[in-house]
Amino acid sequence: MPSETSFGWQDARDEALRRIRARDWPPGELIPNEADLAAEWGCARATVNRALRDLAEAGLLERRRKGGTRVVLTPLRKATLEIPVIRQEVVARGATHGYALIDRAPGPGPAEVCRRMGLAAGTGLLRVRALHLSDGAPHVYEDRWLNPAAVPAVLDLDLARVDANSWLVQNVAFTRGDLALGAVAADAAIADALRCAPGSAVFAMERITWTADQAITLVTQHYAPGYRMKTSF
Amino acid sequence: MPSETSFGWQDARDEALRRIRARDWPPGELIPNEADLAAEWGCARATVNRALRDLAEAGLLERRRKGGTRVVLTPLRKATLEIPVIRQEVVARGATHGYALIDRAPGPGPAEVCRRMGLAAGTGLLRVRALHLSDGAPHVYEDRWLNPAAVPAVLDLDLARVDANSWLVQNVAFTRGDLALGAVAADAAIADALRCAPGSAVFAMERITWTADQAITLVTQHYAPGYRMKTSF
DNA sequence: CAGTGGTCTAGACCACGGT
DNA sequence: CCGTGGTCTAGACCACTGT
Repeated sequence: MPSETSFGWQDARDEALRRIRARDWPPGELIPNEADLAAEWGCARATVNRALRDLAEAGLLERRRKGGTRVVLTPLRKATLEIPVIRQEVVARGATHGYALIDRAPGPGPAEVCRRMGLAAGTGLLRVRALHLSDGAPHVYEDRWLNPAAVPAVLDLDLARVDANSWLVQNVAFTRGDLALGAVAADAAIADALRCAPGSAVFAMERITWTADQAITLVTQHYAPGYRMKTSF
Repeated sequence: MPSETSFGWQDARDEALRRIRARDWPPGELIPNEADLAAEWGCARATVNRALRDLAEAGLLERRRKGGTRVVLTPLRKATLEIPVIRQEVVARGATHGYALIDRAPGPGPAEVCRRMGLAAGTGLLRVRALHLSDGAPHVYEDRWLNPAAVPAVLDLDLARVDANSWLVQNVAFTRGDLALGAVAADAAIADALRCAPGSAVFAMERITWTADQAITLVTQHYAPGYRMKTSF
C-alpha cells in the first residue's frame, strides 16, 4: 500500500512548476485556489501556501487576495548577486590579499557626491582611495567617500593598515544600499593604480550604503581589466 | 488592557534584527532556540521559525539542526538583479523600443562557444546578431548563439521581425542560467552597431540558459556607453 | 543519544479587494 | 458581500548532527 512519505511543500512546488512549464497552467491564467490544490494533493493548505509563495517570490506566479493566483505572463528572471567583500573574495579563491592605501583626505564633498548621499552640499567627508591586490597583482581600485557624521570612528581609523571595506562590514550596521554596475574607461588615476593602459575598459561597481536615514559611504570599485562577475539564476 | 494584535512573524523578524544590530546578539554567537524565543515573545514556534528563516535567507543568520542559530560573522550582502528583457525594460522607461536584425548565420559553432554550451565541438548552431534601439538610439548590441537541437523552431523563426530575446522568454521553458557581467572595449562590430568610438568601454552581460540538460542559447549583450545597471539591497 | 531546526497538520481568524 | 490568500496556533513527527 502507499507507504509514501507525505507530500511536502517542495513536492508541491515541483508539481506546480511542472504544470507551469508544461503549459498545463498557461501564462496569464488563474490556477486553482489553495484549498482545492490541498485537496487534490492530499496535503494541508499551509503546505500549498508555502509552495506557491515560493514560486511567487521567484517571479513565476502573481498572487492577490481574492484575485487568486495566476501564472506570470513573462517570467522575469532574477539573479542574486553576492556583493563581495574584496578581501574575502580574494582569499576564497586561494589567492593572497594585499591592500595599499593610496590617499586619505578629509574635506568638503563635491556637490554631486553630497547630493547622491543625501547631504547638504559641502558637507565634510573623508575621501579614501586604496588598492586591493590579488597575489600581488592589482585587483580593485577603490574610491570611497565616508560620512563622519554617520561613523565618527572612521576619522581615527588607521586606514593604512585596515581596509575600510572590511572594517565597515564588521563594525557598522547598515540597513540598505543602492548599487550600480557599469563600464568606464580608465582615467589616469585608475590606469595608474591598476597598471593598465589609460582608456582601458574597466568594470565598475558603485555602492551607497545607508543606516536608517543617513548615508554611510559611497564607494566605487574599479576592477582590473578582464574581471567578470559571475552568478547563476 | 493589552488589546495588541498578535506578535506576527514580521514583528519577530524586526525584533531579531534589532538585537543583531544592537550587538545584543553579537556576531558569531548562538542565539536562543526557537522554543525559548516563542515563549519569550508569546507566539508559536512556527512564527519564530518563519522570522529566523527569513533572516537566514537574507544572509544574517546561520541555522543548523542541533547546532542552533548563530549570527553570521560578516553579513554577506546579496543584491537581486532583475535580468531585463530588453524590450520590456525600454518600454517600461516610457521609451519606444526598436529592433533590427544585423546578421543571421547557421553553421558550426566555434570550439569555445560549443565548450561553454556543453556541446561537441563543431555542433551546428545559429548565430544571430541584432541591435535594440531606445527612442531610435542604439541601446544594446546582442550577439547570440542558438542551439537548434534544443529549440528546433528557431530555424523557422523570422528573426527580422521578432527578437530572439522576447520570443525565447515566451516560448521556451528554461530551468536555469549562468550569468557573467563585465566590461569590454568595443571592437569594430560593437562600435559600428552602437555608433560609438572603437575601444569605448562597454558594459557586457553574458548569459547561458539551460533546460534540464541542454544549453538553449549563449548571448552576450553589449550596452551603449554610459549604461548603468541599478538595484538595491 | 539527545537537542535543534524543518516541516506538516487541522483549524481558525483576518485583511484585502473584486463583484 | 464574500472568496482568496496571509498568517497564527498548538501539537506532532522527523532529519540532521554535535557531543
